[in-house]
Amino acid sequence: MHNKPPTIKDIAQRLHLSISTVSRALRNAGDINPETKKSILQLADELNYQPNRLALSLRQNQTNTIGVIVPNLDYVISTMVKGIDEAALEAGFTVIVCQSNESFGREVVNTRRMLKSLVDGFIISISSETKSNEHFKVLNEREIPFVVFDRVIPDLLASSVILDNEEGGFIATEHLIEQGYKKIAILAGPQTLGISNSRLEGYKRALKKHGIKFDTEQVVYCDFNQDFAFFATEELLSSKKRPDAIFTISDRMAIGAMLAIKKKGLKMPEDIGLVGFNNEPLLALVSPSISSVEQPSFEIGKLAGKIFIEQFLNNDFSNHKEVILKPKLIIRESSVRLTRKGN
Amino acid sequence: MHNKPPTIKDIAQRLHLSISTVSRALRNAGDINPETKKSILQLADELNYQPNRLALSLRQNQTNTIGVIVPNLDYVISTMVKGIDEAALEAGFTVIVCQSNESFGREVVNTRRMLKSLVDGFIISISSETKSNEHFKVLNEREIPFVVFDRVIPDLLASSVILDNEEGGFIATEHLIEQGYKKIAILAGPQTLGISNSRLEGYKRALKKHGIKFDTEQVVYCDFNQDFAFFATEELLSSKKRPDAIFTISDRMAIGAMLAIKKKGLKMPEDIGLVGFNNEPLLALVSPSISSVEQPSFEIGKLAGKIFIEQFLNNDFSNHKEVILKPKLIIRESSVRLTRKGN
DNA sequence: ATCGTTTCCGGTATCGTTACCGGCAAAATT
DNA sequence: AATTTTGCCGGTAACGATACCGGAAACGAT
Repeated sequence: MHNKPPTIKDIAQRLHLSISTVSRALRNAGDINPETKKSILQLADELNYQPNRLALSLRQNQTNTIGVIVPNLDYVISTMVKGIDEAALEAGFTVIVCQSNESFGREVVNTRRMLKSLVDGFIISISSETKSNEHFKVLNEREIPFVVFDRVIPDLLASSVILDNEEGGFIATEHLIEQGYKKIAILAGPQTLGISNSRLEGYKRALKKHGIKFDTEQVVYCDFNQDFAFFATEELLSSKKRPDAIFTISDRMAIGAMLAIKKKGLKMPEDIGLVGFNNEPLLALVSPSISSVEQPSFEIGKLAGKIFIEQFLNNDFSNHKEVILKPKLIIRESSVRLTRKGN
Repeated sequence: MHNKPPTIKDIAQRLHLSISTVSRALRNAGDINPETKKSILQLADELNYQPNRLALSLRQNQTNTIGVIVPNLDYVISTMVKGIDEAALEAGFTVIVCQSNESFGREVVNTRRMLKSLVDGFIISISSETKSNEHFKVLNEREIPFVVFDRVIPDLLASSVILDNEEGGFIATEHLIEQGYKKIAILAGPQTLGISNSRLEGYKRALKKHGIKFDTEQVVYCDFNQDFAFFATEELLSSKKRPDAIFTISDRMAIGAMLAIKKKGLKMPEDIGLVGFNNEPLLALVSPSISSVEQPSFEIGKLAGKIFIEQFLNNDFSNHKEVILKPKLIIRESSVRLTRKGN
């Protein structure tokens, strides 16, 4: 029993051939006698030869590994990562995932760390803290390919795959309007984050389309966080202009809102309507079940992976694609008013 | 602007020194003039020199990377992975995570794939399909270190970090007994899986301690799956020996059971008690909130990581540790009977 | 003056692989 | 018959780093 995995050297020695010849045979490169080749392939198979990826990477300056940097691994993002995984697997790439924990510092550190000859490039969803794109400029300078997805940042020289967040905000809000809700509040997430603002824009557009005046008092900016949403909702519900529906731009926030609504003794959907965003499975289990905007997470991830690989293999760093996918509204109990009285 | 990251060669050339000298200086290896060393370190800093991990790995036959293979990335396991991550980060290791999707085939494929000189060893939680340990025997033969955690398999030459599942089954069941429930059923998970059987053993021990006769009709083996649990519960509830409490060995199953109970029009905890396993955050949000057995997931992961790294660095393949951590019962509404009538 | 001992440094092999070049026959062309 | 083309193969230098060996110079001790 030999302990070490076999190398082309071992094969070469046993067949009294040169290393070069063996290498050519295994790579299907030309200039080789069919019989020689056959014997080499046979022995390689017999020894269960596997090329050493490290040596390959060192030699070719290519690791066949993608660094994925995400702010966290919640339901949506981990589904997206599964999509990336699948695209990578199909193309023979390996994926390394790093969480920035929504921290700009860790995002920078992780990027640097992986850059130390570990990955060929990156697929990134930025943290909520990230405002500057300096650490990504370095990637452009060194011509390291990367694709951004889900959360993006303006003025970046890279391809991107995102959801049509504006549309998501729009369909959620319009649905509430169509159900007869009049005063619709929005828990709008951190103001620094692009996806927050887009969803807010969609909300505004829906109001405008249906002739409802936009009221800044119905907008609450708060962290993507159940507790924050809870307190924000409590405040909303005890204000003078108490809303009769709430659209939260994440499901976590919807849960927080639900708890505040229940604590206040209000009924959904009769007294107040609620729509979340992301369609986490949890929403179907609580009572009443909560409506939500679903995004094609897996597809977003898979597309990001495919685009990365395609551009990497073609050495194409200048042609940046921008893919925008459509969301879909999943309607549940929390937003469907039974037509009992009025309207 | 140079495009390529600097190497020791670059430093050597610019200082008119040999590669060896530069290498020694950077590694703090002896035999070097303090002034020479200083100038080397200074230039290295200036150029932002980072050693090439690939070259290092190839030379030293060590990648400083741990392959983590898990059946899925549910709440518990992803928390464990975070623990592994932390231990790895502290020791300067990188982690690559692969999901086997509960499939034996993918488990084997992933192991092989990563083995191609990508990782120094493995930290593994086996899939529910896995019965044979042949693919792990290969690791032993080639002296590749690995640690198993969470779900283990007998007769494996490796350290392990697991929960005291028997104890978990015991405290959940005893709690139900103490709350006055008499006929306690158990949804016991796949019969092939060790953790299922341990939790079942704990259930039996609790019954025995309190003088309740074990009844095989109150045991249902089913997949870790919400739908299976739903149907299994429906069947239990319409049987002659209808139980007045159910212990499910996972939270997903508890959710399935809850839905079946609600559909049947039964009340928790009055008509029927329910205790799950894992304490996913979800359980606090449903109504009634569901009691569950909590495991120290993060610690389990971190310990597994630490043990791996320790044994790897000490080249210690024969001393296998077995760590067993204790669970903790989290009591919520679903299992606390208000003392209204009787008992 | 001779012989060790340090101190400091360079040369070379090595890890496993591929890229490039060149060589030697046999076959094909003139 | 001489020359060019081919088919097939080997040698060598990289990729970036470390380990080992050995050498030159300076110094001290006998």
